[in-house]
Amino acid sequence: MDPSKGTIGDCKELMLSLRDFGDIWRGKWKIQIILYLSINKDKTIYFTQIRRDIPGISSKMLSKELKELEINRLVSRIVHPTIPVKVEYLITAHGESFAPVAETMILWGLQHRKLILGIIAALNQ
Amino acid sequence: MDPSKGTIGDCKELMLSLRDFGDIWRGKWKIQIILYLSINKDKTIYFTQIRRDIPGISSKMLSKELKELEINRLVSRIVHPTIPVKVEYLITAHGESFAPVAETMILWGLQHRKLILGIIAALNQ
DNA sequence: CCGCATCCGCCATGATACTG
DNA sequence: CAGTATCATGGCGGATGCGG
Repeated sequence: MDPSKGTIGDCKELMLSLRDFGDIWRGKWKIQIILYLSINKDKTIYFTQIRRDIPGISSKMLSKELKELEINRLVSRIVHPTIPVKVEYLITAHGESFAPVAETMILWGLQHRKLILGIIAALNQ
Repeated sequence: MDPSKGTIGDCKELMLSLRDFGDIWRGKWKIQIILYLSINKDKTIYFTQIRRDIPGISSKMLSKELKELEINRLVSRIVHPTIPVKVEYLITAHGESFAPVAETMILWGLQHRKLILGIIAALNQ
């Protein structure tokens, strides 16, 4: 975190990493999905179950997001050849490594909410 | 992190926090801007300087993002009545509280990059 | 220098319906 | 059940130009 080089605004490396991070996790759904699978990693979770438990997500989005998460080795898929077919989704070890990051986000979000609500309360009084 | 309630997929609270978090930080730029101001908090930073140091951002976007960050009390503005006017941007204490979150993101991003590059290398050999 | 206005393309997301 | 196909749309974000 030290801009040791001469000019202002070096630390491009950090900015680039952040950009990479953003590219992977952009969009409304992926982080919620990973958190969900992370929390329920001891259960057997099928496609429709996820869709039911993440309010507002459509089949299309869920399918797309899961595909991208799989490409990034964050979840894995197991097809059960029953009739009709069922597809199980699991979080990978690598996917689980994201849980602490999500936790940091959540804690910050709560703290932020408290601060903003405090400001609003002060304004209204 | 424990789904103690009966059904699968409780922990709605966590998901909601995550959604709030996403709403605040949506888009390509805000996190980069906060990190930039956080790193350079000991320097005097004007609008144009930020635009120069965050590659690719336009005036419009920078202006819009800064406004939203200001509303959320993450940055503050000081207008210097010179001719022409200069506007200084500072990170707030609350804004600084985001630095650890950004750091977590960066570290995870680096680890992820390594893992993916490893997989690609294995495939090509 | 700072930032707003305008125009515009494109992509993410949503709604709905449909297959194996 | 697990998606895919199609269409619609709103907002993100880029380009350019203007005004204080």
